[in-house]
Amino acid sequence: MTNNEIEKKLESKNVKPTAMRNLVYKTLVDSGKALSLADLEQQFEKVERSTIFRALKTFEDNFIVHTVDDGSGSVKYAVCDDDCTCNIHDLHVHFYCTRCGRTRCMKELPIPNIKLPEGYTYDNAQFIINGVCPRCD
Amino acid sequence: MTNNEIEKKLESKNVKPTAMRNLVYKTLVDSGKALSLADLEQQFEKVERSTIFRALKTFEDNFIVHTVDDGSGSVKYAVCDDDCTCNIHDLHVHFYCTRCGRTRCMKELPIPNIKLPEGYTYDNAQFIINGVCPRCD
DNA sequence: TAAGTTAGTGCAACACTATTGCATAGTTTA
DNA sequence: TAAACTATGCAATAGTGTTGCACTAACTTA
Ligand SMILES: [Mn+2]
Ligand SMILES: [Mn+2]
Ligand SMILES: [Zn+2]
Ligand SMILES: [Zn+2]
Repeated sequence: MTNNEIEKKLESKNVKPTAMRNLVYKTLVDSGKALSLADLEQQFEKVERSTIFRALKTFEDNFIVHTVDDGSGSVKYAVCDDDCTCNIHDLHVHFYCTRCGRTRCMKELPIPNIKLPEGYTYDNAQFIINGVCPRCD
Repeated sequence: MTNNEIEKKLESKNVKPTAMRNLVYKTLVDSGKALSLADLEQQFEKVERSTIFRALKTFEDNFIVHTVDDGSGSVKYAVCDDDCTCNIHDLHVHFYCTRCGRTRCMKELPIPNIKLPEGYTYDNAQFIINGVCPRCD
């Protein structure tokens, strides 16, 4: 993804593209998987944790990334689809490989609709499957 | 649940019932919901965090409790059914109320079976639904 | 353009969760 | 009883997430 494309993308979501934000976004896209704050921090040594953190929060608030809590102990971030508004219709299964620790969006697997008992309302959901990925099998 | 019943229960799972363990187990059962380490710690002031922690780990290892990572920031623990071996067949949906913070086992809602793409194996899963519970509605 | 205002970044500190080493107390076994 | 094991308490530690504050870059507007 070119820097230009990234800037367009962020602008289209009303986020001002800064050097840091572009870098964080590009890293997420290029990795093709969900990354934690610590993962990102490592990838570029010289950048402040809090800056990355705030970039991610901004992205999250503007439907640029969504979070995945895969039970590994740290929240991970993955890029949203273009048209994502992070509501029920955009929810999908996430796969956490217990061998390599990779977490992947299974966008082809929407979260199945569950009929809750009377009185419960449904805002959001996380469906994490733990297992071994093809790479590690 | 009487102390005697608790002791029988723990023994049936090959865990020696000690005063602390009985207390932790009883508290979990009586609460009727999933509790975090911090929740438990508060409920009985004078007990060491690490002792509770180790009791919970022992319970988990012996299929007496299972964990729920509801995204609240702390792992919660809930009592297993008698015949639970914490495998795929025992998995159920958990409901996290974003108002009161209560996490409940929805044992009546088994985790739906998902057909993963070729090459993925399935060991375990967590399906958390966030919303508002009847109490808070 | 210069001054004023806003937004982003870096640094440091902090809260909280989870976890462990080690000493001690308690229990079981030979 | 003495030896061996198990559980507990205490203290320390690592890791994650989060925030206050000062500084700088960017933008606005007179
Ligand atoms: Mn995803
Ligand atoms: Mn449960
Ligand atoms: Zn893998
Ligand atoms: Zn509630």
